[in-house]
Amino acid sequence: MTTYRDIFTRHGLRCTRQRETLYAALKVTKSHPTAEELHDRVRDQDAGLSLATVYNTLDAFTAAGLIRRLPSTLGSGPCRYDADTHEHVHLTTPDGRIMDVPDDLSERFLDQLSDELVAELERRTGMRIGRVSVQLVTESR
Amino acid sequence: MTTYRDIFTRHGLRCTRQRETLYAALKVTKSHPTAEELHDRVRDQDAGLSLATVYNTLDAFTAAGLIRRLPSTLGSGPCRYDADTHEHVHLTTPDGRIMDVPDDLSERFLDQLSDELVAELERRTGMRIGRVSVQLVTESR
DNA sequence: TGGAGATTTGGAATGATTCTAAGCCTTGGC
DNA sequence: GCCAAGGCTTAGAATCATTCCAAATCTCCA
Repeated sequence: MTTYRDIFTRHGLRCTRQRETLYAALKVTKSHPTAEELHDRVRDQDAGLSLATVYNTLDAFTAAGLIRRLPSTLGSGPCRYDADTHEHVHLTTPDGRIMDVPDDLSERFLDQLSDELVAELERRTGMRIGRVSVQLVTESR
Repeated sequence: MTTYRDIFTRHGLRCTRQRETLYAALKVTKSHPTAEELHDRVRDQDAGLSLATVYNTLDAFTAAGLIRRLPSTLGSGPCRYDADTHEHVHLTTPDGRIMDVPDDLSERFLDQLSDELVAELERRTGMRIGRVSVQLVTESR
């Protein structure tokens, strides 16, 4: 079996108690928490874990490609973090929350986008496109 | 012909010198400026126009649907503004800039997305989807 | 086991945005 | 055209999220 230590090592990250705690906490949730929310959620397990460490750690994870940072959809407000790095579609709410689109729909949605068109875009723009980010922006009803 | 005054009125906004200046400045650029950049660009035309007014005005325009607010793609950093509200695809750079995908490609890209699938998503999630936001995330090469 | 260097920490600092309260301007009614 | 009512603008203060700092601690490899 693969331990968190293994995962961290493979991504060039040292294994610390704080990192294990935070990664585990992010892995189990589907809510795309903010740094503060995550800080709150690990408080009972490790009361000394500082908010600065939460930020440092999430930055390190993001840089290593272990997690994804989701900018606030509102423009202001805290960003959110997602331990699920496989390409998937997000649903964004008017109050700034971010939800996952069910996997089957997400996949069907992304499958529609032709690789050929992406390739043409790369040719025309001269830039390499790493991924296509899709959000379904919901409105109150 | 349609004046800015007409446009503002139709959107329920009063017409002021500052609003005309800012809307005109945003209309002519393709660079998706930040509030500060916009403030700089209008300084020669109206030196007294305050940064607070830039923020207030951009908020009012955004709320009225006259322009679009683009959250920083980096997660931290200032957001950007776009006077072009028609659905189009953005190309985002690693340094936080946002570029438009050429219109023909943008259109071809969005045409691929089936309305049917969006409708199914609305049914399943119970939320109304206002628009589909697509960014092509580029990587340095 | 030792030590180089990465990580953690609280607090200070920064950057972007929002708030506040006072004065000014726009608008609609006369 | 003139006047209120209320929206808009403004500088500066306040807030919020994030980053920086420097000292103490921990991790990992030899």
